[in-house]
Amino acid sequence: MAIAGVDSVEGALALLRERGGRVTSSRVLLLRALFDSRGHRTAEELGAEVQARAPEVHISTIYRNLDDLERLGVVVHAHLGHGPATYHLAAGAHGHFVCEECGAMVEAPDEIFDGLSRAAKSRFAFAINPHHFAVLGRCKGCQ
Amino acid sequence: MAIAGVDSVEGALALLRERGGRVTSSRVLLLRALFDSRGHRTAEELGAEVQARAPEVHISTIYRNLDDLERLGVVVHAHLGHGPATYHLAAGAHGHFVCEECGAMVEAPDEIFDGLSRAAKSRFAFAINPHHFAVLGRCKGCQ
DNA sequence: GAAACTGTGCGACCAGGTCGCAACAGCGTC
DNA sequence: GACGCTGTTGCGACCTGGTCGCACAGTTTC
Repeated sequence: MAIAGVDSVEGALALLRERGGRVTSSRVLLLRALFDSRGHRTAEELGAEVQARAPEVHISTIYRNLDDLERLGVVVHAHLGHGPATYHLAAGAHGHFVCEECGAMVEAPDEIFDGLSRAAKSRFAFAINPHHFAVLGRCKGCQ
Repeated sequence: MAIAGVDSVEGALALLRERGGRVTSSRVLLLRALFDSRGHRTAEELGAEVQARAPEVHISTIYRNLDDLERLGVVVHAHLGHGPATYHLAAGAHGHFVCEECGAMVEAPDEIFDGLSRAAKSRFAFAINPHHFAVLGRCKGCQ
């Protein structure tokens, strides 16, 4: 978890420049896509959004930029199931409950993990980060 | 979660036969590998163990048999990180804490998730199954 | 505007896993 | 013990999600 809390395209670009990175059009478009709708999207989906405006941007560039942004602490990725990873802004990091039946996803506020966090700490000296992998289960409708 | 608690190669074979399946040598060898050392192993590792005794068994057969055994409730698979899935006996299902730094894994008894389970239930009517994806974090040594 | 260096498009490649198909092998029956 | 039904297997092709090396292009600095 690096510097969290970058909350605008401009902020992310400033951070990028500060670290010796360059502001390129593919990065600007990717950041706009990320800040535009603050949901969970796969690299493929973000790539499609970028390519709608700049078709020459290659999917491998998307992956590389997402990695860079993750290293800067601007975005994080999470695994919500067996498919591709999803990316979202690090500023609003949270846990995920995903229904194994229907795939429905619930965003879980951090404090719901407080008890588990304390138990893991005291019993195994383990500091959990509950954001990365979703917790599977059954949603209301599928039980 | 199907019929859990099959606790021997013979029990698994009986269940298999009962469901119209056949007892083949690749299945016997796979089950022996699974019951032999009750750890977490990838399909690749289990395949290697089976192939040590029967080199003609193809890795796709291992995948298919693992799927079948999972459907019967004999084994479950879990994702402990970004690599391949790991399989273990359903009878001893449990959660996992995995260190993002060094990869160390701690098996977590189910009751450590009780608080989270209750909170997810009351706030989102969501019934968690904490076995499938590991909870990431930092182990004692890596904090 | 040229030098210096970072980022990009592209295609090849990789890991992990799935699938279609023809041949094979369990298992019940005779 | 042979027969036949049908589930299972070996094999290779294929798929998805992602990474990498390379030559060229773009950004930033001076």
